[in-house]
Amino acid sequence: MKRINLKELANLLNLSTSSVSKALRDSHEISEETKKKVREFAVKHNYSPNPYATSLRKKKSKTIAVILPEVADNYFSLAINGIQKVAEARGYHLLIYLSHEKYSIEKAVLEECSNGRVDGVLISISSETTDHSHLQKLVNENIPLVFFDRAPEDFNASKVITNDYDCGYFTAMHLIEDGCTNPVFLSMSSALPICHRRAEGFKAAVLATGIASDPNKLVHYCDGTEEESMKKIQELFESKNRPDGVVASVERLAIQTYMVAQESEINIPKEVKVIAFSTLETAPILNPPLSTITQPAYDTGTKAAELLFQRIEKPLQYTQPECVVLPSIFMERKSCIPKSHFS
Amino acid sequence: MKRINLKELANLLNLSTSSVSKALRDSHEISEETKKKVREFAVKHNYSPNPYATSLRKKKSKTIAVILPEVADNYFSLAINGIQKVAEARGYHLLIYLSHEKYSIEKAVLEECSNGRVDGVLISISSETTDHSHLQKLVNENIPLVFFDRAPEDFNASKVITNDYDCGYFTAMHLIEDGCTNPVFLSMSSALPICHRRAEGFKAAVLATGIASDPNKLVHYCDGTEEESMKKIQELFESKNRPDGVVASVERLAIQTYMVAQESEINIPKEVKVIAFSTLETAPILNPPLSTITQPAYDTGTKAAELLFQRIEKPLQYTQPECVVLPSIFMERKSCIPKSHFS
DNA sequence: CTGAAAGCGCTAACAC
DNA sequence: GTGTTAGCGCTTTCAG
Repeated sequence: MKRINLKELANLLNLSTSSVSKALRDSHEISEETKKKVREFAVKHNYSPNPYATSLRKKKSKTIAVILPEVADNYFSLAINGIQKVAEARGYHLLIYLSHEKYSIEKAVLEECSNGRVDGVLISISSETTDHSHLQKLVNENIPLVFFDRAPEDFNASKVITNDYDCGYFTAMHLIEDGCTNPVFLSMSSALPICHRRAEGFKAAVLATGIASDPNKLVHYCDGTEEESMKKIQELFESKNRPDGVVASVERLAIQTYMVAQESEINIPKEVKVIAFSTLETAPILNPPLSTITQPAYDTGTKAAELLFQRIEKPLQYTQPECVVLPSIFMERKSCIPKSHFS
Repeated sequence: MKRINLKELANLLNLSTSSVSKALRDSHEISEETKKKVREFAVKHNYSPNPYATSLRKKKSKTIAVILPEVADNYFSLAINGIQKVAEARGYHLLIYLSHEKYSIEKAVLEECSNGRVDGVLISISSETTDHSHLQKLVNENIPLVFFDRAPEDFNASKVITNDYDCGYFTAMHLIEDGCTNPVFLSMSSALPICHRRAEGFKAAVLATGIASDPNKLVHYCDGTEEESMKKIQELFESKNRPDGVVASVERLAIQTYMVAQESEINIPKEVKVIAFSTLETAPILNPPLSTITQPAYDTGTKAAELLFQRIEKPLQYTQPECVVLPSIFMERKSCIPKSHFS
């Protein structure tokens, strides 16, 4: 069964292509009668316009790109859900790209986004990204760009983020109040702004209480492969001054911390208390239930998408970048209860 | 900064558009010298062809659609990863659509896929999908279609699935061997082929051992909203002949089973043993560690994508649909150990 | 080896 | 209220 196009449809109807085109888009120039006839005929012949011809003509693709470091993290799944909801409601299509935390891939993907393929870009930058020229290039091409969650510190574009510093501060305070004297922060990258801000908040809190023996050993970097990261945590847990509190900056590190603790038979929370930045759905049923700083992933996605569409659809109303901060919430569970509460 | 197009580029080079076009695509018709000149010039001016103009001309979009019920399930995240890897390697773009388990949405999305927007479709059908006319329509339009994981039983198209029946059979046998006398199967939909096959295998095993008091009460349907599903499981756990073994057919039901057990203070595995069809990364660190039938999600994604690209790129070699079965593997953990092993 | 011209399918000025 | 025409940016015969 071959697809019918506008010209063929017009011929069959004994009308011009432009009349049919207008009729299908409910133009006021066309009489109700012919509109009706055209619509019925189009449905009968299963006609729908070629989107790329339309895009070419209108210079609008009704498509946006979503660039993520990965999709395995629950956070990004939830964010995609939010983005997708907004996009679907507005009749936009979603092109998904994964940078796999690589700057080089991220850069290549952005090149692809600047040739008219998409009307806008939503991005959460890779952990390797420190240079921003590839992002600047997109902005120079006048393609709307909105960051969500992972945004560069010093880049002039709209973004939707969470209160990382405050939450980092909070986690340290909480661990200390629960009796920790040697808490550490597990970061996945010194370059990644979210980790950096969370770590800064954490450090500030620890230093404020004056319990730190060595301020340079508060933050540990678990970059590299999964295996390297696991090993790093393992070494930390086997070291002579093993931490009695751990803050995992991302979901993956939380899981790895639990894995290592289980293997090494280190009891959480008796020997090590844990708090994780995470949206893990299984947090309440882990062993023990994991205390989390739960980020508003879904809302971050919807908000970022809304900001983007606002810019795309009402470009004249856009004056300057907007920075929206959506707070995370602390969910206290057994992984960080104080000693006095042990049963 | 405005984007440059082919015509402008050609003018600047004092060449015709066709020569420049050919040069950029390394045609043998063009001399090495001019090719070099053109390429350098193109890079310098940051030229890249408008993909929609190319698509329109070539009637190829270098884009495929991936239609999923949801993205929150780990299985689909992993599958997307696999699909994305193959697509990226071949220079294809990925359009993602979520049906949210709704037949109506799935149908609408498929309409969108048959107007030239995509060169092929990968789909995992919704739990509501029983009618296949929308799928047939796509096939009639000659658009390559490959199912992964969730495929209709009786539809003539390529698919990549797992050994659901056998695994269902296995779970029942395993629970019974571990001492269960009243195992049940939690299905998310009677219509969904994967659940159906898993349930059929399960039932066959239970009936084979002759322990079933009421064969009609082996499978419980937890469809509807999250809350309804939770309530169903709760009622099951509070009923007078509470099951002593549960098989969760999908990730969500596994999590809910754990949630309910935790709330109701029902001990897993002492009071109820659990096995879940799931790719949950956190299975080993749940309380207790969850025994899983782990599906080859990533490989299913890559294989399905490969089948699709084979059809797209070598349509003449395609003779008939292929059905690939990738086996799942059983990961035994504490949620289903026999009584004799309790410590 | 290079260029002219047609046309992919559609929309939007502009005529009638 | 309907039709004619030009053209979005590119590729591809076909001529030279």
